[in-house]
Amino acid sequence: MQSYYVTTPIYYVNDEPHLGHMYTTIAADVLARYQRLSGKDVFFLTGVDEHGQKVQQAAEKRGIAPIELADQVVERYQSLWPELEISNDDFIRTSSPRHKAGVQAMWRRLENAGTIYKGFYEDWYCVPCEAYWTETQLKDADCLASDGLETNCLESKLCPDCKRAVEKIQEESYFFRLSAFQDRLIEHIKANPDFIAPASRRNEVLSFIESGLRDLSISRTTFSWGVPVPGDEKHVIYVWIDALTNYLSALGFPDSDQPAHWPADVHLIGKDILRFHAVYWPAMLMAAELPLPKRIYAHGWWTVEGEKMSKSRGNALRPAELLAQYDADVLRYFLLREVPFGQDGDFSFSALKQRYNSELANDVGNLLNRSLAMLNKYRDGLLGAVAEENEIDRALIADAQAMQREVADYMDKQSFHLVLERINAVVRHGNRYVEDNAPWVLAKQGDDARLDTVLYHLIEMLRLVALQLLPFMPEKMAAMLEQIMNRSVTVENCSFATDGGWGVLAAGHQCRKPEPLFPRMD
RNA sequence: GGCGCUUUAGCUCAGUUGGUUAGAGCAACGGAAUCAUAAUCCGUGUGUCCGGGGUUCGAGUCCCUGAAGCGCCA
Repeated sequence: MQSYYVTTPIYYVNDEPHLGHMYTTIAADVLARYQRLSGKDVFFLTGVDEHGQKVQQAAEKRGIAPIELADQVVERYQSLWPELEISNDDFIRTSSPRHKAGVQAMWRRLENAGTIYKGFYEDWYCVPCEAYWTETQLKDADCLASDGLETNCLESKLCPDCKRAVEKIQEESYFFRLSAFQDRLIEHIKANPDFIAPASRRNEVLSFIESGLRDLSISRTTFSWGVPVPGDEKHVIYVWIDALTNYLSALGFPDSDQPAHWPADVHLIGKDILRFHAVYWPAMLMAAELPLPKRIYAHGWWTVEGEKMSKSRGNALRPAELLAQYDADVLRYFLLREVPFGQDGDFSFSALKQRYNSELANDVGNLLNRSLAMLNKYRDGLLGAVAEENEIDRALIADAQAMQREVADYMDKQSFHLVLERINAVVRHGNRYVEDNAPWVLAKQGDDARLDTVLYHLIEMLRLVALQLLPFMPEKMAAMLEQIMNRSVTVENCSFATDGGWGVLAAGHQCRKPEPLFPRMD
């Protein structure tokens, strides 16, 4: 069976789950569910990043151990995912023994490959961002001083990114010879156009690498909450070496030298962590002589009602509040439909309502409802035999089948909004088909043969639509399929191979009475 | 400051290697129909394709230049 491995980033436990985390995880879930339906051996991984100075300090502030803090936040993620119907196959915690073993094994591999050396590190460090800044970087960045005067970040000693205080650090450190991989990285990215998506991010990464890579400081001695360097335990392994290795440690690395499912088919990430995934991670893997992931996809950010989400504004959407108001399925649909994956987007309640009413309630929901209503009204819910297919019928079938193929292509490219747009086009075709055939006229005329044919095509088309939408809206589409199939439908008992063909429903099949799937929102 | 991207209908955007009357969805307006969650279907756009210059028989599509917005890097 063909493997399919999809990951989300591991989310940092210093942060509560918010819309951004939901978004990435839902996208990964849709891919995982789609590939399972396609018959692939799917492994879908998410998890949490627990280490680092920021977590250690936050825990100290509250007078608890870092692991206690982590436990609390991990719980928030682990309880949220089922509510959003996230079907991850594993959940990796960086504090777990299996992960630490993986990280230390990775370290040794890098060491054995001669890509690690000990040196001396002096730089400015921003604790909240876990970012290191050079003097030049600080000097060139504008920071507003507390008296309101313009100044640079070196003078004000502020982080150019978050504008919070940076501290000067000077420490013994191990370094990774990132610079040695510059040419190979460029070569790989150029030889594999799909490696980094979207294309704009690929260009950014290329120009970043081409501008010259510095060796990377990969150990710290200033805090202890992390994975110790093997053989030199006063050093803690840099959080990104630690975090990135989760994609392998969850697969059992290093116990299995060639972990099943590796390489990943796609790492979904936010655009903020592109460099770590598209530069550091591939370089590490090259050094460790492991295959590179096939694809890294950096998606965009959400604003809320046109405003940037931030803690200070207090406008971050709380998952619990959203779920109290909307079905998980509706949120999943909206997030992936509203904005092309890779671009920034705006979450607004009016846009959500509009999409819902027009695409889910009026188009799909009502088409299902009117089709089943007619089937029940005219034929007691029984599907009849297809008499003779005409041009109009064949066009509908062809469209549904083309839709299946095109959805597969779009899925391979993570073009979720195009997938949904394409499915919606078939739904519109279905509504047009109803008008063109006017089943109520056929019923009045007593043209049973034609009426049966029309209703059959409608129901069969709806079944294929529901199947394609199943990864996006698992509960709603299971309910839709149950109305059509008249039996309980779960993701486990469906597949494109057995259910994806036209004509699976037999004459004489009994459908249920319609129940509104997507009631209109006021 | 360097590199790159974007600028097309009221809104969000498609527009392949330059080629006949520039498209979609939503919104708006008019009509049809009544199976349906008053949902659906049909019809309706004289758009300076950001401005200016150029290449070409021909440019939204290529080149130069200007403006605005954005991203990455320094």
